[in-house]
Amino acid sequence: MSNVAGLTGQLITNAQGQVIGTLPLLVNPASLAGAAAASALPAQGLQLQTVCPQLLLNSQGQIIATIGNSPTAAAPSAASVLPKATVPLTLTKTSTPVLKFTSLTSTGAIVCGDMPTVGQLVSKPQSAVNEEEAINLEEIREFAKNFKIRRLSLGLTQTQVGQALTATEGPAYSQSAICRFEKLDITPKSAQKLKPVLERWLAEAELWNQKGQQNLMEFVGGEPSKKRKRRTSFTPQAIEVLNTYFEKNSLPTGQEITEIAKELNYDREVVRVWFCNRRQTLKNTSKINLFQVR
DNA sequence: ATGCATGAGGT
DNA sequence: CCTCATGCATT
Repeated sequence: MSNVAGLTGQLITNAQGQVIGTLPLLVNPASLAGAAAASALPAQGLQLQTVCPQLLLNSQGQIIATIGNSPTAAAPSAASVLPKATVPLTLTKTSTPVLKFTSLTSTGAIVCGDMPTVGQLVSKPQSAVNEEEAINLEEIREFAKNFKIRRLSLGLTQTQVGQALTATEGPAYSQSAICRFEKLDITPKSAQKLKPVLERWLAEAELWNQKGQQNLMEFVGGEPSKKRKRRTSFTPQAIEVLNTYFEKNSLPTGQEITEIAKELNYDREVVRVWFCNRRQTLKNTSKINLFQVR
């Protein structure tokens, strides 16, 4: 397992430890933002934009176009890319301390009333977790970690990966999905489904990066798409009330939802969805992630 | 990074 | 109506 590849490139992180950029493996003189990245970086608020040799990005980090092997191929040095000298990098497999979480939620003490409580939502419905699952989870956790590192080493943002994934064949995923996968803010099931996709894509991306560059990352402006309802923004007061209700009962009846909506003066449907999302969020952030230090 | 929305599949 | 997987839009 852990077939990590040594990777170079330095990660730039902010105070929260979040990666906000990377230093290119090789400075690309041709890139516009490249110059900025080369300079010192004392400030913590600076927002660098690492540019992938093959891609032209706009200020939002979105792919505007790809520098293909077109005739007027500029930037002769762009092809340099990483001198496969990746060897020197420590690939300490720092195998994680194997966190066992066997009966993490063996709370069999829940007295079943009729309304599921928050505690019940979080706990396992039945049988304990078996070894197999635990192993799988660890594997995914490792991959997620690696994926992020390798993605950054390629100088790609979550958005770019999402666009590429959408542009190329195979399952398409958005920036949100990439983000959630990296954070494992999803169910184990989703993670297992995503892993192969990302694994495959990443391998290809690294290959393209290594060799010249194929403009397989084609993507023509997305279509208009339907009009989506504007996102409701609850007031802090409303959120407070909703949370209070949720703590009491996370699964209110239609009648109750109607009343709550009336009280807060919000669309009934909006309130219903709020509860749905609240329940879902609670679940997603309590499985794989539960034993993760965040 | 995350909040709300959507839609598919189930009861 | 619910859960789930996802994504658009916003913070």
